[in-house]
Formats: sequence, C-alpha cells, structure tokens
Amino acid sequence: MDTSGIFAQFERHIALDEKEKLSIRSVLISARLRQGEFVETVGKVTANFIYVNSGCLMTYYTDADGSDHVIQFAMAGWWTGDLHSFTKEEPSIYSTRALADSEVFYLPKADMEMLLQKFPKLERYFRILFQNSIVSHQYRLIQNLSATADQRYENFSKRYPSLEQYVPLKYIASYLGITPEFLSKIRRKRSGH
Amino acid sequence: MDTSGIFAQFERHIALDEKEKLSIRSVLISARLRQGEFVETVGKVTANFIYVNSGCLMTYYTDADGSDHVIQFAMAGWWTGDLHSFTKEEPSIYSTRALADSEVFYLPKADMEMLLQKFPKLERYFRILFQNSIVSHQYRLIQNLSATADQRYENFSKRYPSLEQYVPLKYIASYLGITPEFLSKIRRKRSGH
DNA sequence: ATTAAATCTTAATCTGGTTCAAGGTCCACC
DNA sequence: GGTGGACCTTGAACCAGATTAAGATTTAAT
Repeated sequence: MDTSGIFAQFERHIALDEKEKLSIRSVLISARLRQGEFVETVGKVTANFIYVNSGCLMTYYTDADGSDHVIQFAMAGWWTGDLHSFTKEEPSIYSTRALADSEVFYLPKADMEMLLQKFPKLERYFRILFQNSIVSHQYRLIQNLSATADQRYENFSKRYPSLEQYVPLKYIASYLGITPEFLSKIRRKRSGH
Repeated sequence: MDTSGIFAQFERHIALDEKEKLSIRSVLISARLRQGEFVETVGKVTANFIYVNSGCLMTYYTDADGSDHVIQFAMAGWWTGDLHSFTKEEPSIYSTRALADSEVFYLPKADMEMLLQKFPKLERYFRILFQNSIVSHQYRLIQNLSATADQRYENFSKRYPSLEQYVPLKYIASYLGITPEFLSKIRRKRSGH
C-alpha cells in the first residue's frame, strides 16, 4: 500500500531520512476495510494505533441502554483508536469501524514503543499530534456546553464539510449529542421552511 | 519555591539527571497566586504553560451570553493553560484563575521549546501527558453525551472528591454542564429528600 | 427486478433541565 | 455588629430536545 500519505503526515512536524522511513515502513501493517467492518470491538484490548490512509472510520461508545455515542470520526490522514485501551492494555469500551471502504495502517503497540525509543523525534511528532488533539477535544466540549444543537450542527458542517458525504446523518446526530429525529427537524428549518 | 513536586511529576515518566534538572529549574518562573487572581485572560496570548505546585486553578470559557463554562480544574501536580493560544500564539478564548491561594510554575513557550530541543526525553514526557489527557477528555465527552446530570455529578464526586472542598458549587455545575439551580435540586434529592 | 433492511422524516407527546424571581446563608470588611 | 456581596436553595413557569410511533425513502442483497 502507498506510504507516501503517512510520511507526508509525519513530515508536517518532523523530518525523516530514508533509514528512518524504512524502519517505520517495516512495522506498519496495511489493511483494507470494507464499509461497516469492525477494526476494534468492545471488550478486546486495542493492540494497534491506527492510521487512516483513505476512507473514513468511526469510534463510538455504546451505553447501558444500547445507544451509540460517536467519539470521533477519522478521515484520511488521521490517527485513531482507543488510547486508553492501547496505553493501559485494558479491554476497550469503544468500537471502531469503517464508514466507507478504507485503507489503514496498523502500528502495533510494541513496535510503536520500539520506534519511539529508537527515533526520539517520533516522540515529538506524537506529542504535537496529541497536543493538537487536546485543543480539538476542548473545542468540542465547549461547543457541547455552550452552543445549541442548531449551532453545533452548523459548526460541524463548516468544520468537516467532507464528512457529510460519507457519514449517515444518524451518526452525525450522535456526534453532536442529539437524536436523529431532532437533527432532521434542524435540517428542515435550515433548508427553508 | 520547592521544585521537588514538579520533578517527581516528571519522573513518573522519565528519568532526569542533575544537569537536566538544573536546566529546567533555571527557566521555571515561580509565582504565588491569591484566591480569585487571574493567570490568563480572554484576548491575550498565553505565554506560559502552567504547572500547579499547590492550590487549585480553573480554566473556563465565557460565551456570547456571558455565561462561564469550566473546561478544567487543575490541582497540585497538574499542568494547565490554553494549549491553543499557547501553540498558535493567538489570543486566548479562555480565562484561567486561582480558586484558592496557589503556587505555580510558569514555563514560557520559548523556554519550553528550547528544553524540548535540548532534552528529547521531555518530548516523551509531554507526549505521555497529552496522551493521558486525551483519554480524560474523551471520558468526559462520553459522560456528557450519555449520562444524566445526576450520574455525572455522582461520577465527578467519586473521581475528584478533593475538588468539592475547594470549588464553589456553581463551578462544579458549570463543569458538569448544568445550572447551579439544577445541581442544587440534584443534591437535595441525593441527601434524602 | 423484488424484497428486506437501514436510513431519514414527520408529528404528537413528554421530560430533564433552564429561566426567572425570591429568600436564606455565610462570610469579609468598615 | 451591621451591611454588602457572593453563594446556595426553592419553587413555578417554561423550553430545547427526547421519546414514541408511523410513514417515506434510500440502499443493498438475493
């Protein structure tokens, strides 16, 4: 599978020489996912950090009532997975699945740790990645605390216009923290009457 | 000011020798804050990453209506600040202030970058710190999406028992995403009738 | 092509939580 | 020791969004 995308991603924050790329390439596991296919399931330890090369993945939490709550969508160029399970090696409370046919690279935990030891600049890469991710999480939190469903939907559409193609509305509703029915109402109002 | 706490914190994830500690100590700026004092205010660029040595700080967002929404509390041993403003050097949308008399260390951005260059193991420290922070943020997001105010309050009390001493209830309500009035109602129900 | 399943919409009703307004409590400060 | 101010509580009216149930539309499998 083509690794130019993932290296372009690394090189947004750090420089890599051929030797380093070779090491990284040698541990990445490429996989093709069919739409709907599960990557991680509740109860199993997350063995890999996941890079989305193409397509779109979704990570969600299923509560006691059986309702799903979307934590994040991951498009091409994003990393995803359950960091809690991955870090602590405890069973995951989330599920991750493909929303469209997708190509991903798995980075197994042991290999990731090896790479981090061997190339400290990768620590820098992931430090920056996670730092930015915190900013996004805080932004979303603020949105949920202070904006109406209507405003949240508008911001979501602006922020992730491409997602509305891939993603069924019910998952967008879930991401926004509302029901599909209410999103439907919002959309009708928005579209004129 | 006593730096043993902050180094103990570093050493939870990385080992530091005396030379490294000296470098770090030489750039940390210690400060004492009075209860209520502002550390960062809306509209100004966040110049420092902030370590809380003792006491308790709070970071919050003030929306268009003038309501405050608490993003995080930071107790002794925690780092805090507006990572967006700090990273991008854009005006902060958050305020940070002391909830009790507190001691903090400021780590100015330029010094932090210098330290990260000089001691790559600090990249590792902050990578782990941020990685864990993402897990917490996701946990809170899930709570807000799937649990009732009642459950959220219960979980908060269990998770941060010490905070209920420092923190006025109205800020806990804000953190939970409800009004003080409704928190009051929840507390009454909880305490018998 | 046909059917079944998943998704999206509509409308009526209901509820968790807000808003508004008032009163009570606990300080700090002159 | 009283007065002002921040905080907490209470209750009534209200609303954003949930729930329930039904129908309409799209998608995918046979």
